[in-house]
Amino acid sequence: MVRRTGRRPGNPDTREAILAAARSAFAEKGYDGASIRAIATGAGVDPALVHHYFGTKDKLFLATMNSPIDPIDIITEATDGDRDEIGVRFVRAFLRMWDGPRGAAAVALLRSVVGTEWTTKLFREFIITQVLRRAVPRLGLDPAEASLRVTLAASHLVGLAMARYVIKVEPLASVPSETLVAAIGPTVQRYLTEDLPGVFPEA
Amino acid sequence: MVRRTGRRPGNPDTREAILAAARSAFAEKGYDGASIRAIATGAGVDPALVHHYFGTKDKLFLATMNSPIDPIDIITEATDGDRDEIGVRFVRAFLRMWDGPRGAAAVALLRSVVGTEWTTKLFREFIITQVLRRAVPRLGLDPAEASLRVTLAASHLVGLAMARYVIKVEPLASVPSETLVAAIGPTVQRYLTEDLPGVFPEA
DNA sequence: CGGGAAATTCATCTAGCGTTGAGTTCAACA
DNA sequence: TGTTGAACTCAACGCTAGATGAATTTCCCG
Repeated sequence: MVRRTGRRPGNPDTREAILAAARSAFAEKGYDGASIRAIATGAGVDPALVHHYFGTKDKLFLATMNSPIDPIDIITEATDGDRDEIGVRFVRAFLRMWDGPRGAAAVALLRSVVGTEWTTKLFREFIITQVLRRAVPRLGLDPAEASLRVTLAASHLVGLAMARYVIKVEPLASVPSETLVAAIGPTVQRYLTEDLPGVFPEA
Repeated sequence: MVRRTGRRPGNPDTREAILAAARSAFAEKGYDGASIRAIATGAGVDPALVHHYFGTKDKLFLATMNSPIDPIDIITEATDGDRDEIGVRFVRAFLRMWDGPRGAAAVALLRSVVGTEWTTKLFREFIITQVLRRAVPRLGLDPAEASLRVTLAASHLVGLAMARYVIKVEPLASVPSETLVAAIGPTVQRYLTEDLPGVFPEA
């Protein structure tokens, strides 16, 4: 007679399995749609164990989102180099993140962010503190213009991520990333550094 | 003793009240977050009445999304006129829709679309059949390029809507719409009609 | 006036959720 | 070897959700 209860022998990486299952569940279903029970099943584990490791569903979600999203990489990569190609480098680094292993977590983030109020607020503050306050000083822009310039560029990138990775509308979803770099790079460049007649009072 | 049950005298516009309550509930909370019970309370009505009128929550959501979203208006408005200002007119019409009375429904759409799989799929097909297949012929573009051009522009507009109306990140959320027209209009124009070196093989 | 149909509510069913606490097994250390 | 604590499961609680069917009231048409 096999006893199923109690400590499992061997593998101590159950925690990682739960995290992985949570990531893909959140990415597919969003925060509300992903249930702890389903995540536990996906990890081959009892639902209570999820709470044992992570406490609440909120904390599990935050743990899922924690490591993979650090836009500082993108920002530094894009701002290192000559100023005339910031746009292209920004788009390239952005796309590489979404196509990389952390992309699923980013999809989960975007999916969940929109669903409920507290995640939206969380994301807004994340954008402000992690993106705006970090990107603005590195760009050497007029402080009066910087925020609008950066949010213009960011809105474009968010829309790109939505269309390509969440909604998956063709042909945008399948086009090579370098094509998108060529198309969108100049736009981002314009938003960040070039003159925007009609937007800011002419200097 | 007042009997509360039975048919209400007078006003037969309860159905519209439910629809209105559903629209704002979906806009605020998203599909999952909005409960039929809350919608019913918001309309001053019993939850069962919602089912009496709309059957299931899915159908209520579809009914909510049905009438108010007809991008054909935006498309015709933008494509009527000289070809060099399509971009500006597109952005202007787009923003006017979001700021108008049907904007709440649009926010609801965007909020809910991303949350669950079936709404995402629904939205993708909506984009293809209602936007792409209608906008492409009116633009007089090379058919080989048209889809990518339109989805590029659409992704930008979706991102704008997300940033301004859903996430509400400043200063983008409060800036006058004409400022955004001036900033984004030229980009949309470029995506739709101008040369995109590196994107399409040079003609 | 009378009767059917629509509008509306009530009470209730079932299912799923997040969460909890008690209990069981294993591994490591003294 | 004995004890401690971490890993893990079981069973259950309390809650909320969407949905249903019967009952009640009103309107409208003949």
